[in-house]
Amino acid sequence: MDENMDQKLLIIKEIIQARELVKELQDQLNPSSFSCHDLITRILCSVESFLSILEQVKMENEYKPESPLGYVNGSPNSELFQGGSRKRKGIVRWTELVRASAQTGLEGPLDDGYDWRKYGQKDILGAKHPRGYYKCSHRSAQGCLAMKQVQRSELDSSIFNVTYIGKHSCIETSELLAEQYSPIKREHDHQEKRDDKSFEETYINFQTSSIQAAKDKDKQFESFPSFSIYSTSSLQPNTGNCSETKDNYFHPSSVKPEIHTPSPSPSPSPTFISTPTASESNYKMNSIEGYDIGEDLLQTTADSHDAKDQMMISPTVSAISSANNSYSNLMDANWDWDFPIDFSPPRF
DNA sequence: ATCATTTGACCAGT
DNA sequence: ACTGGTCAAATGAT
Repeated sequence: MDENMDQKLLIIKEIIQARELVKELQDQLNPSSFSCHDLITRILCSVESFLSILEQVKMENEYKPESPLGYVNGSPNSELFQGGSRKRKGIVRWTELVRASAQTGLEGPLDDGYDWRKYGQKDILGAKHPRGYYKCSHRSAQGCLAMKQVQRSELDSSIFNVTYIGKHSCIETSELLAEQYSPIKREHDHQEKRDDKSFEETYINFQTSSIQAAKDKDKQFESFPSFSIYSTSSLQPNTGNCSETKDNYFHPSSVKPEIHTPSPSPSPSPTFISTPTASESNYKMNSIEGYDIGEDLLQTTADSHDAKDQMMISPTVSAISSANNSYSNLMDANWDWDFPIDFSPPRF
């Protein structure tokens, strides 16, 4: 193990230790101090985020595309999987963390604006919560290939890791109705759609690599090498329902772990309309997983107008698989850290 | 009756 | 053999 590796391990150890210390602090806090709990939750999320970034960068560095476009055999219709796994190559894949709202009873992440059909659920090794598999409801009607995977966060049961796979090609009736009232041009459909619906949310977007959004025919690239934090509302103190580290939230098996995306209603969910407390707010963090390894791995810029909204919610690629083993794979990593991470505070 | 969800079986990759 | 992802029959909801 070289000197460089020692430094890497030190960084990881330090951040893990920091996480443990924050947990201890949380345990010793006055339970009535909601704002402190909220702060600590955010700190924990930041730590989780940091480790998740490392995990994601590691995963990306482990994947070496066989061709610059990530295609195999030149067949756009063949099953294209990345790195020997069953992840498809050339398909945009990104992860969000979504905090469940009080209105949804912590049962699942909020409506993200699309209609999904659940087609499977699996217990994941080392994870406390199962992973749900969803396809776009318009798959058969419109051939939309968008999918998502939803899994409850290990550290905070009120947070869900939502991994989106592929972009929507469908047009929803609700969308058409919405555009009738607010005809906003959509470029990145999934993102802007959430913009419309999320006026009480805080978003934190970043990515650790550019996206290869290769289309089947023209194999275009889309790069989004940016980090952004933007908010549509200010946060208010947490009401204390996400003191996640003690597992005080128990999710009975009789309650479905994820919400199937809902309403045919063209109007946004009431969740987004009511005045939120912090527990009712939804934290989202997006990370986008790309396959164009080797450039723009992490460029950060930030854009926010309200310091209160500075927060980090973990971006993950299901990074926190379990409290005990989740970072062991980081520790044994001999992956390449040669990416331009800027550890200076983001500009707001 | 129709459609969505659940869940065990199956498959492919490691 | 183990795991994650998908399929499809059974079940539930409307």
